[in-house]
Amino acid sequence: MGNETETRERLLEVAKQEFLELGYEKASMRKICKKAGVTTGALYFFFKDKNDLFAALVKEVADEIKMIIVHHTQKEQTIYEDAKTTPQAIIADGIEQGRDFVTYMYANKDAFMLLLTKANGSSYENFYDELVDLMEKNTLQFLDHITLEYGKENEIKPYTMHWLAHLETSSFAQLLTHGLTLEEALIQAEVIAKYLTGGWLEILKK
Amino acid sequence: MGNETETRERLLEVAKQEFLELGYEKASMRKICKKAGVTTGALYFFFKDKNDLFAALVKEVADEIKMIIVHHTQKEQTIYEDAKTTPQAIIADGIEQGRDFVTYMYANKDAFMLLLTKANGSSYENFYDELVDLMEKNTLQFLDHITLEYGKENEIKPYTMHWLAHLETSSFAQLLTHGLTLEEALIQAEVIAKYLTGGWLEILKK
Amino acid sequence: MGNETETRERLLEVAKQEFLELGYEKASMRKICKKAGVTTGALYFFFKDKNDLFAALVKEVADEIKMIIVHHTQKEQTIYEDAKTTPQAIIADGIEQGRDFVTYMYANKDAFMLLLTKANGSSYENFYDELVDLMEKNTLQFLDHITLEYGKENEIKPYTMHWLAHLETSSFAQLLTHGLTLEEALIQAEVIAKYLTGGWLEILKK
Amino acid sequence: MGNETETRERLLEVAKQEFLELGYEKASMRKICKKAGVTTGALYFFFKDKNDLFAALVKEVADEIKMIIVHHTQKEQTIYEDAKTTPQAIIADGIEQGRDFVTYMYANKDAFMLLLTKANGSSYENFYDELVDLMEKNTLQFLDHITLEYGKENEIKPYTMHWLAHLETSSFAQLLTHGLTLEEALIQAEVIAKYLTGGWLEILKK
DNA sequence: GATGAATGAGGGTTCATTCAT
DNA sequence: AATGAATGAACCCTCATTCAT
Repeated sequence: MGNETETRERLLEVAKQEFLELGYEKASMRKICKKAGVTTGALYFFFKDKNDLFAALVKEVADEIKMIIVHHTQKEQTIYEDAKTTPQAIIADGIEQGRDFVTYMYANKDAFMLLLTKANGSSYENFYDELVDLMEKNTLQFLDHITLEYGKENEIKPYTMHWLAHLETSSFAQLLTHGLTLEEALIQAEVIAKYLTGGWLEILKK
Repeated sequence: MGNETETRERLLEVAKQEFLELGYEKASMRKICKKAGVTTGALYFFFKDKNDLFAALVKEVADEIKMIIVHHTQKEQTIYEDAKTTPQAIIADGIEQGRDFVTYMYANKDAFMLLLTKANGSSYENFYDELVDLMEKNTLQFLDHITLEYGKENEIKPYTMHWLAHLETSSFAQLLTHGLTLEEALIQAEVIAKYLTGGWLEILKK
Repeated sequence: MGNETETRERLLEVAKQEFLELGYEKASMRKICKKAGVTTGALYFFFKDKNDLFAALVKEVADEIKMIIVHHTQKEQTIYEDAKTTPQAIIADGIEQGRDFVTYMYANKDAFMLLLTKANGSSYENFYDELVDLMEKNTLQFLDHITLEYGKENEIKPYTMHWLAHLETSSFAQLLTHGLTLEEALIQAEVIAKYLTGGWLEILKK
Repeated sequence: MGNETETRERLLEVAKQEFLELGYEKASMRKICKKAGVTTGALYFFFKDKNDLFAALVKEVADEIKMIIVHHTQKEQTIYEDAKTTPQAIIADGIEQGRDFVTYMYANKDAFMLLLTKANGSSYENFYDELVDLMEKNTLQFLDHITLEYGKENEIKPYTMHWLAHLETSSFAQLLTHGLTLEEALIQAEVIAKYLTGGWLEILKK
């Protein structure tokens, strides 16, 4: 009947709708089966449990975005190490990172919606926090660099760093969860960059 | 047996622990009864349903913090209207509001934890969003004032306002949810105020 | 506060509404108490249990209507025994009985509604059947008389008698349960009498 | 284990006994499971809820009897329209209908018992009334015919028609609920026909 | 690849009633 | 005459998952 892996795809599609609509916990495996026109046995042939089903919708994207952030952190590291780097270059790079992040997010809209707002109860319920942690390393690097340049009169506490990472992460995440289009989001990303830069300058002032 | 209304208190205490540990949805009425050494009937004598039990832990605080914000917004309105008001006065007031908010939050730590992170599924699941909305009105008022003074070359979009309200609200909320002590939080609140002010200045620049 | 027996009256009134609306089984003692502004303890001071509460609304009427029927049966007995009784007299008496029944029913509308349609689960759930049984005795007497006069060529089976008692009883009961006014009901009672008489004549025919 | 769909049958059988004994509302799903030697989950695999279980015992019969009545009404319509139809033919047809009804009822005894006396609380609680309504249409048709033939000196009120439909329906229904055998019931059906015809003649008299 | 019957613990909630005060 | 806290069994139903076929 040409079913082959078609069943799997159908299950994934239906599951995505259910998870998006109800969230991980309230979504029902039985209802997913029913809507996909498939028996529970079939579902459990393809996916070992509820979490595995959710992961199948989300894993690839979750892994890749983390890699993207890590890569960016590494790349920034080299920029900082370059003696000839100007402040403008750093800012420009930050803006570019924002654009990349937003673009990737929007290219994988559904997966990000699941990860950011519908994963409660699943093994991805801490995805957002993990993102923040990665962002934090990014920011810490920046701070170290700044401190070298400007001296350490202004002590920035660890918590502050964590909070700023939150600020940045959630600012980007909200673009998607609040329903902006990609075009709107890219424009807004610039505003975010501007605002956060202004904030930094203020707290770094002596 | 010295029970009197002691049972109700015991139920509330146990329920608070359960909700804090598991969240509204995963908390079990039966488990709460068992831990409180009480039959289900007793619980349902005091509280009409699960949501009512949750509300009993949270309603007062939820109502009051909203009033506090509203009152502050009104007070700020009068400050803006005063011709002799200086920018310093406005900033000082913002800082004071932050202190008030944080202090009240910490004085009602458990209730705020429930409201901010454990209310999903209950009638308070939108509490955080409501807070943001109130904050937004606050910020909008500020923007109107600024626009009058500095002209309107820089158009701030509605979404930006909403985002900033989020930024501020979550910044305060996280102080609690991340486990800072009151002393740490109050210090951090100043950092937040500084940072957010810097951000504002940046995006208001021509 | 002048409460005295006022509480009892209030409970009875509220209970009547509840039973009428929901029926005996679905009515809730707690809700009755709440609506009456009284605690359960108070209710159980006046009425020993749910059935007792229902009975208090209904007993008097239930007893009296039975007596009325019995009395009528006895009175009819004497009519039959009277050698000078004409068939017209018998029919006239039957019509009068109908009128009495209907009038009494309407004078105690609520109680009859409870007894006829809302008593399921209570000790009065067989009230209607008891009424039928009493009616049946009435009808049997009539049959005996008829048989003496006209001979016994037409055998009327016991079940037929029971059925006819049902017919008559339900015909009257429905006047009330279908919402006719007293005036309409009295008119309709004549139609019933006519119809039932016609039926009798038909099955008594040789 | 030879279970196959045997479980479903066993559940239906047990449920039928429970419903017959206790009625829809007082019957307990748990008890039905226990008696059938099955877990609640199994029951809910076959039937979506209590009402669905009841319906499975009753739906087919409920639908068919209504169709039978409707069909008969249509057939009677053609009889009336036939110029050569004699009053005897009409009466004969009425009697035949009675026989058909009773025969079908007894062929589905349990289902009818459930529908007529045990359905309270289920979606079939108005089944009897629906039957009466169908019967009423039947009777109205008859009245229209009669009126054409005999003139309209005797006004029969709408309520009277409704009442007569009740009379007829309950007369048939009681044959079953009062425990008559099929043979007894068929004989009694003739008595009913006779009686009701006599009643009609009486109220149609000028 | 897929079926579908079955598990069994658990969910929140309602109930009539009791009894010490 | 009345309070109101407390009982505890029972209610219908949902869940993710398993496994013989």
